[in-house]
Amino acid sequence: MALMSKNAAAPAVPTRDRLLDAFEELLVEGGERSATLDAVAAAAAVSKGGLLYHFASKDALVDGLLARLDALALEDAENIRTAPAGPVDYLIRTSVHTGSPLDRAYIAGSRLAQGRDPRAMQVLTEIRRRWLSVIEDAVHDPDTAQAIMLISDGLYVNSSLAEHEQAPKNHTDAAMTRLIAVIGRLLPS
Amino acid sequence: MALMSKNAAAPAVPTRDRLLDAFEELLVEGGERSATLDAVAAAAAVSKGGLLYHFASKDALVDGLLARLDALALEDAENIRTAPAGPVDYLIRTSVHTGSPLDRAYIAGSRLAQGRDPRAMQVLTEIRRRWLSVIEDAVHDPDTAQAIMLISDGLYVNSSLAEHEQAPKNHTDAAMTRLIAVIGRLLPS
DNA sequence: ACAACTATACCGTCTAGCCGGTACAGTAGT
DNA sequence: ACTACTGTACCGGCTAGACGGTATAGTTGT
Repeated sequence: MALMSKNAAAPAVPTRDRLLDAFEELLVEGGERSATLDAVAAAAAVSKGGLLYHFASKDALVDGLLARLDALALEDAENIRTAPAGPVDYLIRTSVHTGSPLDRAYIAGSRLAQGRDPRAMQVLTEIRRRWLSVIEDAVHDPDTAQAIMLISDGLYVNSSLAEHEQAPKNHTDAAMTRLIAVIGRLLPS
Repeated sequence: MALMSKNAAAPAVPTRDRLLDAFEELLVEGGERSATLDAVAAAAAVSKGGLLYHFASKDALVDGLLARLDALALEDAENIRTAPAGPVDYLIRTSVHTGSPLDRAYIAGSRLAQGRDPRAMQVLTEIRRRWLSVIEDAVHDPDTAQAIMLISDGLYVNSSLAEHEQAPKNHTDAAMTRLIAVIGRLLPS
């Protein structure tokens, strides 16, 4: 023994990450307004003092979330580039809410941007720029790439709006396949 | 005389509308969080008591805004249907921020939806449904109509994010014309 | 000894909503 | 013509609670 386990004190997921998870979750589920320090601490099962030990202020919490989002998005750009079914297929299919860490972080970031946080707006703009760049490389025509990015953005808002319904209907796998077929008509070859 | 005028008491724009304008403006410029009752009253140059005379609660204020949005969107659906340059052209060109009353009301509604207000989500969903229906009538293929709607949605978020820059670059008139040309490739004939 | 917390008590500010009061226009009875 | 009253459109002050943040004393595992 010695080196590991013990009780829950060598936690599967560190408190700092649990706090960011809770912050994200509250932003996604209840919007900017519900993501208060008290609520975040409670959702992470940590005292308010404990939260402020890890993040000295709400700004620091926002910075932490945006940093994690940026890192996840950087990984994702690589996934898009190297996707077996091609970048466009991958981008479109992951533009509906998948529940992936990036997905949740991205929506949380959007909430902050809607609250006009300039840091959040900047990070989201940069992420979009990277995605666009990957699609441009794959598609060659900038106008077409732009249109594909817009469809991806549209899927995001759309699934954000319809999330409460249990059968999103427009976002089934079959619907995505049909949509990708339509997009295929945009391409020259 | 007798029936009208008097002093400034027959105001150019009624206080009730000025309050809704102020609420909208604050939502658009500063997000849900900044649109407090105090701020709305101040922006409309009305006391808080005056605000609460017209709208008994914040919920009532939200209802008022959503009702106005719904009415504007109903008019707009007709404008799209009868647009000289065609529904698709009109929809795409008015999906960037034009500063029109509908434009501002729609963005304000989006902010409320992001705050997870179910009424706002329902109204926005319904508006989108109407737009989609018009495009479907114009385009005949539902999948293509869906893709066009997504591009329209994408333009909205996009210009929401880039609003602070003064030269949006992707939303110039020329860029819109190129985008519409790309969309033209989606259509059969 | 140290890091990683918990628990509790505050503080100043903001927020939603309530309430009493005011000004004034119109109406109705006498 | 005067009085009494009603309805509309506000003002400004108030309160209870939420919020971000500070502080501090104590606990627990390594």
